[in-house]
Amino acid sequence: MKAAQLIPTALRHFASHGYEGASLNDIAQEVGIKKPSIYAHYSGKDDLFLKTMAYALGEQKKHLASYFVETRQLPLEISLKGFFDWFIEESNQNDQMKFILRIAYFPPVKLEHEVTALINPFFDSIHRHLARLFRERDRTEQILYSDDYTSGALAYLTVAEGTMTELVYNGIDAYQQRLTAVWPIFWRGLVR
Amino acid sequence: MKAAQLIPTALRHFASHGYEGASLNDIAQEVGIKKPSIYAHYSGKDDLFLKTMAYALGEQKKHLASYFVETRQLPLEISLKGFFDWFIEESNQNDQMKFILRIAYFPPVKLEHEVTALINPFFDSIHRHLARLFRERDRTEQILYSDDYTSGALAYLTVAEGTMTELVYNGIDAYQQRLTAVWPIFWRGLVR
DNA sequence: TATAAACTAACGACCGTTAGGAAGGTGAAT
DNA sequence: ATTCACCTTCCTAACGGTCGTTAGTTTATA
Repeated sequence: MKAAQLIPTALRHFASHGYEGASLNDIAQEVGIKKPSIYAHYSGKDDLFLKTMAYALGEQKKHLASYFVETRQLPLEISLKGFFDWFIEESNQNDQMKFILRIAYFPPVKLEHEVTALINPFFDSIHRHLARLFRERDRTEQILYSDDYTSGALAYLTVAEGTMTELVYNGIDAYQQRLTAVWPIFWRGLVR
Repeated sequence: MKAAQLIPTALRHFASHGYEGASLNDIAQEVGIKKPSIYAHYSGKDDLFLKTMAYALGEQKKHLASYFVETRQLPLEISLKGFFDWFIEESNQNDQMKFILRIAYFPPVKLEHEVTALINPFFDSIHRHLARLFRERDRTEQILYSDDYTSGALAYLTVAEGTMTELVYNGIDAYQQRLTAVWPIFWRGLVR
């Protein structure tokens, strides 16, 4: 039963070649089966892609949540800044994030509706969790300049996306360079 | 001579379908010629793609420069913030930026080297211009918190990329929402 | 008349997909 | 305990279609 490897393998192929560029033949070959055998488990390329997306979003959601639960009692700054360092270490998750960013920005045209129907709730959920984090921490730490936690969380998301895209494609060095540049400015702007 | 339309048309197709997803047949058809006629002007798909990239980078470079020359005597804040609004109005340039962002983050695997060889100098050049802008304005306005103009420029670039990617894919509303959220924080962190 | 720019026809390769069958396991009926 | 039907998972073979590309030829331009 090689089917278990099918989704993680497809994920890597979709992440680096895109929907159109990924080949069912290559995916099957890497798993160790023949191309038509994929159809015993999925009804077609679209199905495999959408199931892969659902898997990636679910895993990533759990993964992100685990970090913010871990750092629940740390100061907000440590928690937010530490997330970037933590993300580097979990580099096995990079393929998942690369896949997600790629299909979020450049979904296959024919599956645009299905993709955004899953992607938007995903980012909205992260946004809401972050906003809640900002609000709860500010109640105890009282360090934030503004009480518009929704905007603060969205700004953090923008910075995180910008730097993480850099990691995903340009590697750790460019990522850390950006982070060193942007974080002190962002944090100064966020606190009183 | 339909060849003049070839590059702008190819640009739109590459931007929305990616290298692998774009079809020479579709591109030729939209221009009004047959697929093999492309080979009278370009040696193949790779050639068309790389020439399209060179064109897009050159145009975008001129386009960005024109804005910062226009706003040379305005205060730094107006100049930096106004850039985002200006970028919306020039929405005909969106395809170019979408193309550039797409191939910067997710280049076709087989052309990775050629792409980064053109993309990196492009972003480096923008980064240098921004850093120079920061330095020159700070000499007269003296409002920046830090004199690390390189980092300031890189942080601005990160924010700009993050929000512009949002514009390019999720539309003006999401873009302006992000901008409203992130700009006040970013600017507070940047000035004394 | 020479050159550029278009055409038609066709190539081989790969694409996603389907048909049909072999091998192996499961579970119920005999 | 054995047989039988059934289902899952894989296979080979092949389909129609599209891909990028080439050869050879005609048309238009200068």
